[in-house]
Amino acid sequence: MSPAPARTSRDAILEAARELLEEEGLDAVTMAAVASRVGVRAPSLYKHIRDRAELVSGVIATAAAELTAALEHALATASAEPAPRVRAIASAYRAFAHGRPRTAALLFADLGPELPIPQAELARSAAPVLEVAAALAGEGRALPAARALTAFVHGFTSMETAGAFRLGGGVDEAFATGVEALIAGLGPAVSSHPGDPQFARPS
Amino acid sequence: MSPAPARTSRDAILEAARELLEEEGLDAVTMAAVASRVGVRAPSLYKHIRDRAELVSGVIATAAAELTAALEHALATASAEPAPRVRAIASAYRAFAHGRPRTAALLFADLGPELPIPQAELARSAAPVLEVAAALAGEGRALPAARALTAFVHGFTSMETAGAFRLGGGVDEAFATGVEALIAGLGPAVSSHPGDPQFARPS
DNA sequence: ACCTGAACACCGTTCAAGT
DNA sequence: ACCTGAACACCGTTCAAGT
Repeated sequence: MSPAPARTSRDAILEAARELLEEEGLDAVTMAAVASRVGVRAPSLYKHIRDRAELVSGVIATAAAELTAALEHALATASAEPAPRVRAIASAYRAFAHGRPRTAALLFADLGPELPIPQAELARSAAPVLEVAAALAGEGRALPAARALTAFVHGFTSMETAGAFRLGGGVDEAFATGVEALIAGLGPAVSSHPGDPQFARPS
Repeated sequence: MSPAPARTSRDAILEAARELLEEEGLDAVTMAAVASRVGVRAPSLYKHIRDRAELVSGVIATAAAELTAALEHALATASAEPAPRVRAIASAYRAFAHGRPRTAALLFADLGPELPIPQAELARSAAPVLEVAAALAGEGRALPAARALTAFVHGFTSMETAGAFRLGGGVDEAFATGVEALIAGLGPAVSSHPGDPQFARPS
């Protein structure tokens, strides 16, 4: 009996936006298209979200939270040695990216001055990566090792989504090659080569 | 005395679009803003380019050609051993990305169904990477090694542009860590670990 | 308290009319 | 042969009016 009960919700709106993003790309995520999916008109969306930038940003933040859960789950079911844990987290990220390719590609994208990436959520996703990186490379080198791992996995899956691997050959093999090379090269057993520009630099 | 000599050109239009992209982001690359930069009205642009998608695509293709030249130049002035050549090409890509961060981020981006990445130009950029990858990992493993290197360097610079590295610490150090790990891990001297899912698979 | 149609500024694109 | 204003469909956003 209140004047007008909500006919939709912020969560429903974010979910509709995510579906449109995956099905047709970011340009298809218009206010009218999202509104239509949730059964209202475009102006009604502004009772639940500030503007389109906040809508897209919310989709990315939600995805980052889901990614964090997926990475943590992968680690919870992995063995205790560093190398299998790195493989587990890399595979979990790639599986996540395959399930939501366009959303995943936006996780670290520069979408213009009006759309900063959601720092807080991504920082939480970084935690499990830092954990395996510390186990692999040692606490003192955890941060650069985590950054290298994240850069490779994000770069690889982005390129995969963009359709960049067209020279034939096995894409799975290329992913494994990169992951194994990083495991071998970041691990403390394989030391730096002569003339290596790396220095001990605690975070 | 011809009816109407061209007051602008496709090259000038692409250059104006590139400047706008770098200065204000992709959303600022409107037909009116580009036209204003080259001194005409928006409808005139359609005498030189098909539509906005082809305009953005042309900016990316031009950048890919410049990237190819930068990578080839870096290799031409690098020493003959594989490791310094990998460092040279990785540094050259990163320097290119620093000079044109937003353009570089689009090189492997999924910009929607209407905007495919320019395959031909990017294939030429891949050639020098394949060359150093073959020198490092051997001809038989050149393709996956090149993909791993490209994924890392592209992923790292994209994250850098997006402002993803906010946990402190040295970003240069993280880049060097990844490059050196890949050199060590992809090189034939450091063999695969036990249980490694890599197989000999010629391209 | 939320939803809506109408309105506004803006955007990509087309086209007839100019030169 | 290229450039232009006018026009169209579309988009994000605001707001007064409904319930």
